[in-house]
Amino acid sequence: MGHIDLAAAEVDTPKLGRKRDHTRDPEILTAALDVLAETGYDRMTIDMVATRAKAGKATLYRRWASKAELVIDAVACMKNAGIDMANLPDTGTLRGDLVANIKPHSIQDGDRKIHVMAGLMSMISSEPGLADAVQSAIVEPRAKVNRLLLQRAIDRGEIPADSDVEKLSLLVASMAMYRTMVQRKTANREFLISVIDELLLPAVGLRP
Amino acid sequence: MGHIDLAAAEVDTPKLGRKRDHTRDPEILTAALDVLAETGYDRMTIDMVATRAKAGKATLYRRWASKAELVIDAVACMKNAGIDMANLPDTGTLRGDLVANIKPHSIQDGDRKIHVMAGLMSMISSEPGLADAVQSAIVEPRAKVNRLLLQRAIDRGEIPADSDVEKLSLLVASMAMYRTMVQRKTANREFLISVIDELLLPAVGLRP
DNA sequence: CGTATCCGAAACTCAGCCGTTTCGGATATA
DNA sequence: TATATCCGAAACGGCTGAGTTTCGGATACG
Repeated sequence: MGHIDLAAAEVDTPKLGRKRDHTRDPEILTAALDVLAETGYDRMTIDMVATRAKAGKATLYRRWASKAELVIDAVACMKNAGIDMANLPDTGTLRGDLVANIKPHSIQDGDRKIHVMAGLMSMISSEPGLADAVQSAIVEPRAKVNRLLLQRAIDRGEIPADSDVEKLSLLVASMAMYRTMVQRKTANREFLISVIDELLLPAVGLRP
Repeated sequence: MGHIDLAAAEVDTPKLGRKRDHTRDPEILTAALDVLAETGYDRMTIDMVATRAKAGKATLYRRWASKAELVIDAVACMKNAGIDMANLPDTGTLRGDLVANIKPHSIQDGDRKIHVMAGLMSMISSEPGLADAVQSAIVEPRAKVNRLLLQRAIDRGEIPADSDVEKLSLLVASMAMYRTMVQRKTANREFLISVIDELLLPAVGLRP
């Protein structure tokens, strides 16, 4: 038994020769997300991802045990991609903060995340780890920003203290998702601002 | 050419023997929607539908040319299932109308439609006829009700005439879809009412 | 510079599902 | 009742895609 374990350990950590090149893992994961967003989980093939990443299919299977694990890993690596929690806008008003947070990069990142989610929709209930990955990498980061901006507005007395922060923080995301998935239109800057001005701000008692 | 067309016509309308039994078509379409909502389009198989409908797979292919056509037909037949446009509530207030419209049957129907849409998400962009079927059978009927109730409120001077009826009519549907698909919670009566009271009514200047 | 390991390409196995066909039994029509 | 057609069950063919293996060439480590 000891012999077998030792041999396996040696296979896992080879001492000689070329080491595995992990520098291109991000490219592979990005390619996986692209294909996922474009074609959906079930119609996405490993060959598509390999081809787009200019890699061999065997290379992918040397790194990930299955298609599902590759996708879960790809989703997880979106976690801190499009949002820099460090320097959020602080304009002094809720509207100012929300609008300042709508940058081209932010719009593009949100659109990508929605399309990835759409591609995972059918799969998300059958694959257990996937729901968690989506929640912590796609949903939560976005909600966290809005919660923070709303809480600031409460702290400075701009909006009522009993505002339903949780529901309000999901309002823009919900409308953007519906517009993208159902209406098949882009959730562009002017749409997002209109949601803020016509729905979110009135809901907390601020008439723009 | 005429001979061929005539022969084909005769095949389509046989004169003798047993006639095709179409009484069980609704059961088959309902079974298709059930499987669709539970497993999604790509993982749904014709055998699943046939088994659930207690029919043979061949029977399904005698009626629909392909899996895609079966699904499109099933979606299309949801059109006037859960909504009776004839006798909508008319309580005299916007809130009264909206709340009165939330009946157990209506909640269940909405939940089912959201799950069907989730099952079609990945497919909806590649299959051309599907987007139209979803739009006219699932999305539009719901939106139409809300548009009507909002328009009534405008006509009686309860809410501003320049209210964005279009955006407001999609608010509840958007929040319900997000809650069901992303948060994986049920859009039950109390959730729907809280969306109305905390978001929709304040947005039109009505504080409940 | 030698060599162990990695890489990409391609061929391969295997399972699952679409769509077709066959067949014995049931059933509505004449 | 006689028969043409339908029905459900089951087997079949063909294709697609997951996952594996092989192989020549490239490459980093000693």
